[in-house]
Amino acid sequence: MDKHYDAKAAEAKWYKFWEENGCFHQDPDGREPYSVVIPPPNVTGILHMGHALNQTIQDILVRWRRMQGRNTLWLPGTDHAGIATQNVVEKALKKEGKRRQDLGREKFLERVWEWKKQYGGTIVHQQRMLGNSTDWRRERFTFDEGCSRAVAKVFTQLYDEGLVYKGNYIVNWCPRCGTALANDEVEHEPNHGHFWYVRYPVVGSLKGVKGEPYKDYVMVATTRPETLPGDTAVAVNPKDDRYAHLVGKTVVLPLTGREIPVISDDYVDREFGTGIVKITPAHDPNDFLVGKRHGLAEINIMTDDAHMNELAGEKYCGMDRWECRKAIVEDLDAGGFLDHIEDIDNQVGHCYRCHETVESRLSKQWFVKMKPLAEPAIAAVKSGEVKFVPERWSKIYFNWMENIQDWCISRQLWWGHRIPAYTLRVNAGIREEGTGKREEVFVAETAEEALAKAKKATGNAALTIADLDQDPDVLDTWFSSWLWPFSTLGWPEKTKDLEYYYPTTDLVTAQDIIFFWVARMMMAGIHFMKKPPFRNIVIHGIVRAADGSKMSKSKGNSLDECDTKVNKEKFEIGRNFTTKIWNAAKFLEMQEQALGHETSDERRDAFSRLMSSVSRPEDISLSADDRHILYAADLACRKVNEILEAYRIQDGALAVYDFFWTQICDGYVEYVKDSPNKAVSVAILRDVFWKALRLLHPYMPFVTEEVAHQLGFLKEGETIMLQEFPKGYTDAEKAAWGVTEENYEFVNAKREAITAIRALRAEYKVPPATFVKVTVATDDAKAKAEVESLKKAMRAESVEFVPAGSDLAMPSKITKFGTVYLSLEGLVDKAAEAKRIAGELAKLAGFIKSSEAKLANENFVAHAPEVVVAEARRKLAENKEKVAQLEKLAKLFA
RNA sequence: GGGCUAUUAGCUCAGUUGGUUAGAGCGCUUCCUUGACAUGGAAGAGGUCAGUGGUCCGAAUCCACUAUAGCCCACCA
Repeated sequence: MDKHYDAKAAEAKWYKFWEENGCFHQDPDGREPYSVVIPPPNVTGILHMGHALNQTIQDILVRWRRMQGRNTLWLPGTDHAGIATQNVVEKALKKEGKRRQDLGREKFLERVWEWKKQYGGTIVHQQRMLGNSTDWRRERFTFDEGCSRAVAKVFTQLYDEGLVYKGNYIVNWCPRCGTALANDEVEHEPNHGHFWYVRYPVVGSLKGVKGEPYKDYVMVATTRPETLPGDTAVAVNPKDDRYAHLVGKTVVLPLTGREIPVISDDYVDREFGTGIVKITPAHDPNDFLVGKRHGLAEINIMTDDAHMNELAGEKYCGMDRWECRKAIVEDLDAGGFLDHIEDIDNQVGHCYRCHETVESRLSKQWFVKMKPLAEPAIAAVKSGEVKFVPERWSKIYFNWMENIQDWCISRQLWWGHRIPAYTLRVNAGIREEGTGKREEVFVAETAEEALAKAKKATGNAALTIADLDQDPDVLDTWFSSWLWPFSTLGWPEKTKDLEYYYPTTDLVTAQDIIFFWVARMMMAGIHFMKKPPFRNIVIHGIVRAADGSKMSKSKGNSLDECDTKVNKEKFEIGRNFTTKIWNAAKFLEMQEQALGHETSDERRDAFSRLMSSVSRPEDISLSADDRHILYAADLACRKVNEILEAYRIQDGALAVYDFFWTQICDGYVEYVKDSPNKAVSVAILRDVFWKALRLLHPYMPFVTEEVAHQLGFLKEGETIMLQEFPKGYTDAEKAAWGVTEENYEFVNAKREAITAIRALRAEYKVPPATFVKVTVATDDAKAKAEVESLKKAMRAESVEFVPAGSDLAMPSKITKFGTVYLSLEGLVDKAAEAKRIAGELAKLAGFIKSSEAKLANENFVAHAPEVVVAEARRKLAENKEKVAQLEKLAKLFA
């Protein structure tokens, strides 16, 4: 073996080997499939801790299932990420002094594809560095041809089913990105704002003297005075007696002179503000609904980039919204309309991408009706067909699904799936701009099909594609992501992959995209495939910044700095463990060389040669320690499988770690050094080592592969990836070898005795070089047989045995093995020791008292399980014995 | 406002249906280098399991309330 492990070289070498030899790729066959689709990261992205956590969990599950013999598919890919990608390219253009409009749609898209070709591979490359065993031959992109076909079909089908519609709606509008945002793309943040109290004069009232300009007015409070020119009413609560007399009257909208009605609506909260609200239907979602109920006009006073338009009035037209706010406040004040200003803390929505303040704005958008899709998706989780792990996340899922809102799916971007909806050109004579004549929309998967529909609808056979205008908008990125589990397997074609791997088995993701992604995939899967897209939804934590807050790009805390602190520690644990594995492997190799096992066949087969013919424990000379490690290996295999079945990834890691470090290295390797039967022990060490390597492989793929080859467990061309995941020994084997729990416990007890003597040596400050006289009180013949190993491990000059229950005046510790005594040899500071013993006695007295009370309680004896009662009795007796010995010692030191 | 979750050693966290004197890693203290491994080994200190009450023979674990923190949803003009 090499002296040191070269991680860099091994990682590069083995990843290349795995990928080139198709180790990640399998084709449908007769076995049980195990399939997982990766949550596609943004193609613009770089790998962060969240990805690493998410993908590591998946890799562990996938490698484990693959070794178990399942036909495994882990499907990778990236997301085209509409806004994010477009932003990146637009920024690059800006450096050249250009805007996307300068290039035009087609040229701009070419630029984006070029960018994707050049830089989009970054994250894919990083995923390889992680060691992901994803099937790169099936890599997909949410904007590739197949996904686009799936998107067009889905949109068309939903439209035909009446589940997609176009509507006037108030949307969250990001003025910087120039697009509508879905509700969940808006982040609400606390804001220190103002409440401007504004007087709206009642029509007919007289203008008064200075300081009290109008005799009669209503006072409204607003946080957004710039929307005032868009007001079309003021509203009060119908139950509000204070203002009942005003309902039906008309007030003057300040600065405009326009007259607007006073209406009453339940939406108004009597307690909040003045109890009177200005209604601006085109610029507030609630006002929009109120306006609909009362048939109010919707006056949109802003442009796409949040400047005021001509409807805002000549003076304000062209102003930026904040500028306009200032101007309007000044004008209100000057006109005597501003009563006073109050500070207020409220919440303001920001774009999740660029962090610009979101504006509510009236526009025409495409929507998906979600309720009909949500119902079966709720049922699938309720019935247990799909399970959340941990289960509690289902509550959050239900909560959202049951209150679901229609999904705004159109985005005013260029980079994305173009909406497959077409209208006839003005010059085709069908639509007349500005006439209000109903637009006829033709939705179809392709332009040709749309044309056919148009011909049929108009009866005009002479129409050509050139007469069609495609909707300029694109679809929300999630509109392709929600099809991911089946679009990536070939849908809408009926492929073998789709038939075999769908529904996928596990979906592993963080809690923050349960709504964005998981819930929508459930809906799409059930609707289009008639089956939910996965059986288990495994939710893991999100990686948080040091202060516990969620990491996000806009907060600027997503990069390494925050992570390094936590991670450095974890990284060190991993690195130290790797070294430990490497050194243990070197030890094994040395032992084998000492035995003269030179060829790898000799080494590999030593264990089976030794053990295979054994049918009774008497046929083979295994020591208690040999049998102990075989039992521990068996236990570890069973435990790890069981733990992973329950998705307890971290616990699995601890179990393997403990098996390797504590059981193999600290325990068995120490024994093997002085084993009386080296040939046997080294063969056993090799076998448990091989089991440990395979148990470790899902967690540490590279080092286990490298060690497996350097130690000759595998021949050239083989890989640990495709070896069987260890299940433990068979019952027949354990019976034949005498591998029992009883023996396991015996060796544990022996080690406990050794630890006890070491502790006594430390307590009495016996120098390491000094050999001591040790006495063990036990009647166990097996214990006596272990005297040689005890002598060495305890650094004992001699080990003597006395009958159990013997009462010697020496420092002692009680163990399951028997009471161990350390001979003093006059090494002790009597006064200090007497003090220590007194403290010890006080502690024990407390325990004995409470134990006695417990055992005196009839209910405890009657109701507690027998083992618990027996254990309590044993502990009490043990501690009483300890007290007796300490008292004896106390006299000795007195 | 509605919902969810957390609070255990200096730090990061386990603790699987309630049952030995509550664990791990890091950090800390003491000691040990001709040893496969100092990226190591041995021993040790450190916790009234956020608080209060309740159920039970028995509570870190179940229930109620309180405090603190975090997340999600909805939002007040």
